[in-house]
Amino acid sequence: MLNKFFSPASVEDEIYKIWEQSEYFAAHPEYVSKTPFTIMIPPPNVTGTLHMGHALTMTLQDIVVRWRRLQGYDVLWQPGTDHAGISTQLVVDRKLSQQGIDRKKIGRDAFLEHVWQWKKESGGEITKQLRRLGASLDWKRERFTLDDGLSEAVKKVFVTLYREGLIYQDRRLVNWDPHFRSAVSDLEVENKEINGHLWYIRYPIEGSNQHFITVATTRPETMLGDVAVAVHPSDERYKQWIGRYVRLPLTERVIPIIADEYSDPSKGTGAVKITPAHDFNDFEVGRRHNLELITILDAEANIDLHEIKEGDKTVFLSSLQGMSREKARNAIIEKLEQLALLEKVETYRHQVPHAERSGAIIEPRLTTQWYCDAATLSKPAIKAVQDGRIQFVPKQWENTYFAWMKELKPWCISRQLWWGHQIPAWYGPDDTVFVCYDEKEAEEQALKHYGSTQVLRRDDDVLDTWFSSALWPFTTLGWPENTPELQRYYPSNVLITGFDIIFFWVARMMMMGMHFKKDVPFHTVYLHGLVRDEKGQKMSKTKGNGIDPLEIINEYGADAMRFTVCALTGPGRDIKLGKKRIEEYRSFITKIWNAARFCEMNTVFLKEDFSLEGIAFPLNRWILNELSNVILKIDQSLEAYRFDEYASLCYHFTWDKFCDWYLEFAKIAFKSDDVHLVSETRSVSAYILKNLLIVLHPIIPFVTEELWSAFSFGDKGTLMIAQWPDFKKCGGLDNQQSVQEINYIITLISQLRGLRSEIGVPSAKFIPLLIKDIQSEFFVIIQRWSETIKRMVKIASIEVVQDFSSKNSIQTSIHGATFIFPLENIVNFDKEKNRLSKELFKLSQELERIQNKLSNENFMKKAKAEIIQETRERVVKLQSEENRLKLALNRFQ
RNA sequence: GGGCGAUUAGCUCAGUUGGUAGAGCAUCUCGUUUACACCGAGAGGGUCGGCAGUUCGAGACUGUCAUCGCCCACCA
Repeated sequence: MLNKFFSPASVEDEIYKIWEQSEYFAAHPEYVSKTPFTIMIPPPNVTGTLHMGHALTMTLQDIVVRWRRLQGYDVLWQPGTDHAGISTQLVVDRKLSQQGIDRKKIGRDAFLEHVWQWKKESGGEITKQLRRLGASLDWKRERFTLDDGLSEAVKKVFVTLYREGLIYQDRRLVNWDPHFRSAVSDLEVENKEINGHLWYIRYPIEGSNQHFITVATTRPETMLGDVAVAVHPSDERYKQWIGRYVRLPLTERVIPIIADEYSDPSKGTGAVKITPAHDFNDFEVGRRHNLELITILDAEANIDLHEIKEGDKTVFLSSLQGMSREKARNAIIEKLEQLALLEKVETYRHQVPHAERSGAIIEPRLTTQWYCDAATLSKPAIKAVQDGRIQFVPKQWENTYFAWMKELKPWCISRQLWWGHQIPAWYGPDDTVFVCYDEKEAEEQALKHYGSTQVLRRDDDVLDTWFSSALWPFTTLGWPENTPELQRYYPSNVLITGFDIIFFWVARMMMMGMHFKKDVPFHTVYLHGLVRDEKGQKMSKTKGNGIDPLEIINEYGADAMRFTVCALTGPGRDIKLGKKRIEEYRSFITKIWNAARFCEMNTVFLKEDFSLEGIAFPLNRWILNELSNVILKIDQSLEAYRFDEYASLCYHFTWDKFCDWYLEFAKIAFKSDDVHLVSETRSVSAYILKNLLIVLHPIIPFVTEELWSAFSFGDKGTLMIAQWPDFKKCGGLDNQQSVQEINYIITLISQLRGLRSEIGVPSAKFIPLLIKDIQSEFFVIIQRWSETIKRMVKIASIEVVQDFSSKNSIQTSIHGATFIFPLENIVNFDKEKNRLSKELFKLSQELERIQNKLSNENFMKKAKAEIIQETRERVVKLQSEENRLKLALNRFQ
């Protein structure tokens, strides 16, 4: 006997264990007759813990995966985690410093040992949590981006691209994170608008005592690295000074006034200081004018004067050595004020680049880094989308993708970190670089190059985490080996992920896939939105408005959470999630549970020889038809990645059709003396329940599995190996007559219920009347279960109002059966009169509108014939309705 | 500055070739002697953001404006 309530906490873990141990999630490349279906998981950070974003993306993937598996595909959904360079290094670094261990002191190798140790102890957290969610991943194939195989592949890709000229070193400005002392890519920079100041500083003109050029800047400390002042060539204010020099305040340096179109006369003072080593635009100006590059900040963004010539230094300048950016700024402003070189200060709101991970203000920094020629790699990836070989869902993301891809700048792939794939490059004594698979090969090349054995130094840097992620779709399948898995499961069918990593990950997988596999990594990219709180705000730790999925799973069960996020996942839309929504959908889980309990109580079971042939009773034929319908629609929705539709179809079929109508009728049927009716209804109930559990399984796997085993539907096997129903074979669809009959009854009873409610009289009063007046013709439609109809009408309790011509009663005819209700028993006169007048008014308006339409020549000429026909029929219907209302109203006058 | 999206019932949102405005929740009314109060039946509530256009007919198509959100780029 099933318990009164489903308690997820007590069964979910157990069920998952059975699934996993029985290897139902495993892919089988050896099953050659099965069609493969592949989804690549976005590997979560190994440091990560499950958040709502994971819960969403993994639920959607699991739905697709389970659905396809039930359909008989050989499904590969391979789990894995990402080494997440910066995040992991940060986590372990923090942990070590708590123990008083300094990363720099213990050195690279010892530190990496600590990280691996940490990974061994804590790295499995996220994968445990994915199990809680019910994700049906093929755990035996779990991968990690730093696995040996994957690391070899990364090396191969790096060396190959280097030799093709698509990876190279360059010395230029990069976005520098002073906190991690590492370069970061453009994508890892986040511009934040902050309140700052605009300082107007006077630069005295060389050889003149009274003239200045005033420059405006938000970053006065960078003036130490100024090498010019630029004005627009046609700016009348400054034309006379072009070619002259200014004395850079606080230093002894003299710098030229140059003409460059970069200067915008409308901004600031129209004269702009040029600091090529600390500003991207200035760098370009500097390059055009062959200007010196003077770096004045060190890796931690403290003042570092060693690039300033001794002769240029002042006492004040020397005092700044080692100061932080912020302190130096204040000191400089103070000094300028003393020297009366500060003309004015304005408050100024402007965008300041911040490092996404550390939050530190980005400092453009001149360094040598490794770059990947993303622009070249992007071309085949762009074409793949243009040709439709890769499709974005929703389609609008293609625009975003194109816009970004067509303006790709070189991708900075080196990071000054320790945790990650170390770059396979070695340097000779004169810094000649040898990019090779291993040290041995590098030594051989060096020997060739130098003619003698040299001591080589390996590049310290590691690769951007996203570099290895970009290779995920083929490296996890064994590339560069041509494994059976690679042949069978590449390209994958669909990628499901959040739009926030479309550039970081999706686009780069496409570039690398096209380059190394000469084929798309996936055919479809489904991008879902962000999970927000119920007010629509981004969930964040600092705001404390986050919802912890594990808490939700513990409290409501994984199924309730899965169903909720699925139901709320509209196309191209963020999700607003609150506990209330989850409670709403939890009641759906309870509803199914109770429906199953009802079936159990009525000893519903599927006979071994059960066949859909010869199902006789309209009720059963009707529900079979509805089942076929809903399965067809579910398939269509899932094919189109309309997760909200899928959830909604499940919800309404289960609740409205199966519970509210079918099972209510079945109650009557079960009590019938007609043994055929009883036994057929038992079988069909079981059949519907069984198939319902299958179609619900992808979205709510735990509760369906629990019920499946309670009913022994799988003959002791689990739901995991069930067969997804084919809508064509579920009965129904050709049973149009039965369907019409039942739909008629449903409509009728709905009306009856409506009237009963309207006039506010308890149903008990009417039952005797109804039973007395029911006549045989009503049963003609449903005579096969005429014995039960009385009870069925008992549910309905009351009759539809159709004839108001008698003064003292309401008469209703249904196929000749007349029902008479004494008026004073059932009608509140005032209320009824109001209702009728209101209804009549609405109806007349509607009628007038439609009649006008029919008298419109253009409409009659141009509208489709069927539309005109429909309109005519509607007029007739409305007219008769109007008459009825008029008559009814009459009696209240 | 460039791009994308949104605007439909009190709230959250569906509405796929243009043809009678929908769901869930909330509110109110009525209803429980055998699945389920995490229940059942109903009711009220919308000039589909504004304006203009195309059309016999627009929530849907076009233009424009407004408000909100996101992304990209830049700013001395």
